[in-house]
This record gives sequence, C-alpha cells and structure tokens, in this order.
Amino acid sequence: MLIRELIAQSVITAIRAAQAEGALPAFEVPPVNVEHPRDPRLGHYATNIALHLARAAKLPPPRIAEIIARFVDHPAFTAEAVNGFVNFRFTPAFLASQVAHILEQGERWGDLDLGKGRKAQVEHGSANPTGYATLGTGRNVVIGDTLANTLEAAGYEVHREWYVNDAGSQVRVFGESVFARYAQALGRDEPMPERGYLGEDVAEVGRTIAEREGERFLHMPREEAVRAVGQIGIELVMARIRQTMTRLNVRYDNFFSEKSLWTSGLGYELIERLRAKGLVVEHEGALWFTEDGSPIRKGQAQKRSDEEYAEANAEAPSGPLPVQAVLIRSPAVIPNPEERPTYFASDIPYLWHKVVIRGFNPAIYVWGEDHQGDVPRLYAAARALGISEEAVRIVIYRFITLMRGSEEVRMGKRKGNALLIDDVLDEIGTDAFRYIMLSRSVDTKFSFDIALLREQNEKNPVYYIQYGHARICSIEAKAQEEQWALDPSAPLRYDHPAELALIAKLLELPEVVHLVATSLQPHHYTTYAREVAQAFSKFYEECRIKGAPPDQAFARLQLARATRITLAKTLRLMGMSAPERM
RNA sequence: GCCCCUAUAGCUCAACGGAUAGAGCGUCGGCCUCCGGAGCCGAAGAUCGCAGUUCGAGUCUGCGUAGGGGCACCA
Repeated sequence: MLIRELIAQSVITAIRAAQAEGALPAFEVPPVNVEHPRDPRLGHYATNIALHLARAAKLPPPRIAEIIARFVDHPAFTAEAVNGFVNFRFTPAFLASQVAHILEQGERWGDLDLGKGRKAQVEHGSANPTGYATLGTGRNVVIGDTLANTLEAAGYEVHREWYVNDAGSQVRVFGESVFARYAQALGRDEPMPERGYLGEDVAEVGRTIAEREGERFLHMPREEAVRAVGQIGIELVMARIRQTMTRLNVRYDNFFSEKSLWTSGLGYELIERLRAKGLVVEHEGALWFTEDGSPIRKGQAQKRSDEEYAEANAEAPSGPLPVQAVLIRSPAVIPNPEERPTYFASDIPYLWHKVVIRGFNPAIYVWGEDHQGDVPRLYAAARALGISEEAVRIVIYRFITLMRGSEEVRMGKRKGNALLIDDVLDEIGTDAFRYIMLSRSVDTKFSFDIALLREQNEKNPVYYIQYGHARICSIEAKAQEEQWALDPSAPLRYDHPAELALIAKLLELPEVVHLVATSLQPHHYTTYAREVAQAFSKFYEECRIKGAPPDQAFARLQLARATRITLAKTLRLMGMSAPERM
C-alpha cells in the first residue's frame, strides 16, 4: 500500500472514531485526498478533508481539522491541524525503519502490484520503414520504453512492440527510391521517382544492395525488381533501426508486420463481421466503415483546403460527426490490390490481434500528434468490435521543433533533411538523449537546438543525478577500504533535518511509479530523480559519514546506500545507466 | 467552419482544485585544511487577456488572443 493510502485510511478511521464519540456529527465520509504540502516545513503529507467537511459537519474547517488531528492515531506519523489542513509528519523511528525497508527491497524498491500480473502492451516507435530512425521517433521510443519499464515495475507482464508499416503505397514509393539509388550506384542513369525519398540513408541502402547483389535486379522485369529491391531495402532499414534502438537502450519483443494482417486473412474476416453488423457498407466502389451505420456523407473522400472545409461545414452542426472512413479503396481508383486496404483498415485487425487474440489489457499506443485525428476512429473501431475502451490507451506526444540557433528547421524524411537519432547520439550519448526526451511532458512541444547540443549536453541534469550515484559508490568503497569505524548493532537513528528530508524524498519513489503508470506521463521521473540527487547533496554537505561516531556513521552509510538504490532504480526506469564512477 | 493540444521567470520546463507557484540554464554575490566542487548557500526574476464556478483557481467553465496538429480512396 502506498503511504498516502495509509494516511487516508487513518484519517477515515479518525473521523469515524470522532463520530462514535460525538466529537463530530454523523455524515458520509467522502474520499480523502492526501498530498504533499508545498512547503515541506508543514509536514510530509497533508489532507484538505476538513475544508470539504465544513458543510456536512456544520463546523468551521479549522475546528474539524483539530478534531481529526486529535483522533488520528498511528505509530508512523503525527497529525497537526494548521489553517484547516491536517498535516502529517513521519516519526523519526518510522523514517529509520523505512531506510531498512529500502535496503531490504533492493532492486525491487519502488515496485507496485497494480497490474497483478496482467498482460500489457506498449506499442511504440512504429515509424514507416522508409528511412533510418529520426529524432521524432526518438521521442516516441523513449516515452514508450520508459512507460514499458514503468508498467513492468507496476506489476504488469509487459510486451514491447514495433508496428512495421510494410503495406501501402509509401512502401512502393520507397522501393522505387531505393531502386533508383541502386541503379545509380551501378552507374545507370535512373531518375528518382516523384515524391521519392531523397535522404542519404536511402542512398546508402541503394549502394549496399548494389554492392551485395550486383546487377542482377537490372536484368529483371522492372516491376519485379522494384518489389524485390524494396523488400531488401525495408530489411536493411529495419536492421539499422534495430541497431539504433539497441544503442538507445530500447528493446522490443516483437516487430509486427502490417502486411501480415492481410495475408493472414484476419483483416477481411473482421470486415465481414462488421459488415454483418451493418457497420461496413459499399459506397462508390469502395468499402467504408460507418460508426453508426449511417449513409456515407457527401464529399468525404477528398482532401480539402482549410477554406473548403470551412465552406463545407458552414451549415454543419457543432460537435464531432460519427466516424466514417474508407477501409478498402475502390479498384477503379487504386488498381493494385496490395494497396487497397487503408491505414485505418489495418488498425482494426491490429487492435483485435492485440486485445482479443493476444489478450493485452491495456494496449498502449504511443502516437505523434499527427495521429491525433485517429484517436476517435480507433475508439470507434474498439466499440464496433466489442472491445472495452478502457483496454485501449493512447499517448499523444507533441512534435519536436528543430532549431538551428533562432531559425526553425523543418524536418522531413522525404526531403531527406531529417535529423537521425544516430547522429545525435554521436554527439551526446544515450543517457543525455533520453533525459532530454523525458524531461518534458508529452503534450508540451519543445525545441531542440542542434547548435546548442554540445553545450546543453555538458549541462544536462542527468550527470548531476549520475554523479550522486557514483559518489555514493565511491563512499561505500572507501568505507570498506579504509575500514571506517562502523557500528551495525545499534538501531538506525536519524535526527538531522537533511537526513530526514532525504529519507522522506526516497519514500516518494513508489508514488512516482504509480503516477507515471496511471498518467502515462514519464517526465515525472526526471523531476523526481533530480530532487533525490539534490536532497542527497544537501545531506552530503551537512552530514559527515566519515569520522562520525560508529553508530551514526553506520546509519548514515545505510542511508547513502538506500539513496543509491533509489537513484539506480529511477535511472533504470528511465532507461539510463547508473555509473559507479564518472 | 469543426475537433484535439499548448500558453508559467530572459531561455527550457515542473507544479495530483489547496497554504509563500518550484527547478535547470543564464545574471549577480558568497563557500574548498574535511567521505568526489559535475557541488553547496544566497539575490533578482513569472501564471497571455476578460468574465464565471469555488471557502480556495496556474489548474475547472465560457469568451477572446497567439501558436501547433488534425478533419484524404496519404501513411
């Protein structure tokens, strides 16, 4: 149980006891909100319950708070009424016992039992295999991987998956681009396709194929050659992406092929199932999904400019319209059968495969903000398939604005000017990269200045956190080497404010894991890790270990160890290393 | 036109409806006989605007302003 839940319970018990003795009138006890006071001098926790009870109890809040504080009875903390709040302070004995608890938990410290062994999936990365992994994908995978780590710590059995968009017309355009580069590498005068992929990565893939395979594809029918070269291209790109992910300390259990959803027949099977429910209809030669079975609205099937939307919707009622989207394109428009299912059409069997076939609950999607419009569609698909909406959780993160000095650089894979993860890692390394990606909340857009990379790297707070960890390792080693006088027989005791503040900070770890696991907002770790490192620095500054009386030296060394465990765990959750020296 | 997201210190970001809005970087000023100074202490500096709900609003609601994304037989 989290400590805040413990406190909430003792408050409820206190209120009931007060009611039983007639100190408070009878009323239904509302949920008790327990939080950290902003000012740590007020205590470790506080509740505002008295402010909420004023009406029900027909008493002024400060009076209620006093009564509750008087009836709170728990060995771990004391209660005090201030300003209508009830503030709680851990007893030094309890804090000392928690240091022992952390040491005993070791690597399991911070773990929760939220998942109760249920299977959860985090699908992240999933960029089109039409080029090497870019900065945008970097934000995606760092968020996804950290969430996966978190759910694991929270007691879920976690599956990590990359969805390979190996179907659709982009793959063909990519294949043609690779083929052109391949032919060019062999000295042929082959033009790049229209809207082809102009990046150096695609050129490199073309050259690699030329080196490995020679001219054999030049002697095949072109259509066949493009397909074969495109397939090899995807494999080469995915191989490189896997390398990049390894470098980023992001691992996957599976790479799931979009194409397989159609070659297995699952996609068509589900379309028939939905058709039977009247949710799939034919319209102008294409197959459409219509959330409520209503007829397809006019003019749905074209892209429009902002002005055209404005005009088309001038008379439309306010609020979102029922979801309608093409699943299978009309043969009259798209002749190639492989390109007929749309991206959304694949989402339906993919969701089914995740939740119904593989039993993931929740299935978490990490999507860039360009997919924000797909959210209602995915939920509509879930409802149509009879899948609980709670099983589907979607994290939308904002894009990165790439700056060079004060100038914004528009990135594009197709244009070939996208910044690759590998290039950034060459400059700043995995830990700093992950820290930067994690330090902003997912729905905050942030700018990434390549001109300042080096400078930002040196000042990256991750080093401060790791420094704290390394410093503790060094102290522990020195204590052993120099045989400091330590007395492990005395009970642990702490009374210095810096010691007590540090312990209280360490005790927040399970709460932070809980917060990240439920909010799916991994940036909270960066703040927390920094606070722990800061509390340790202060402790280090003010409380000498070496040379203290043997019982106190031992207690402080144990506290340093508990800090090391907490820092290491937090770094590990964020996918960063916890170095023993720097 | 409709939908989603964002606006907090000079810059980059925190803050689960609570008490004096916190950090980092930058600026200014202190601190190394001592377990690692990648540190510690201090100063200046902020909630886009107008209403509303609430005992209490950076946080919720409405309107406005500014920015990003979406509204495809693209992926």
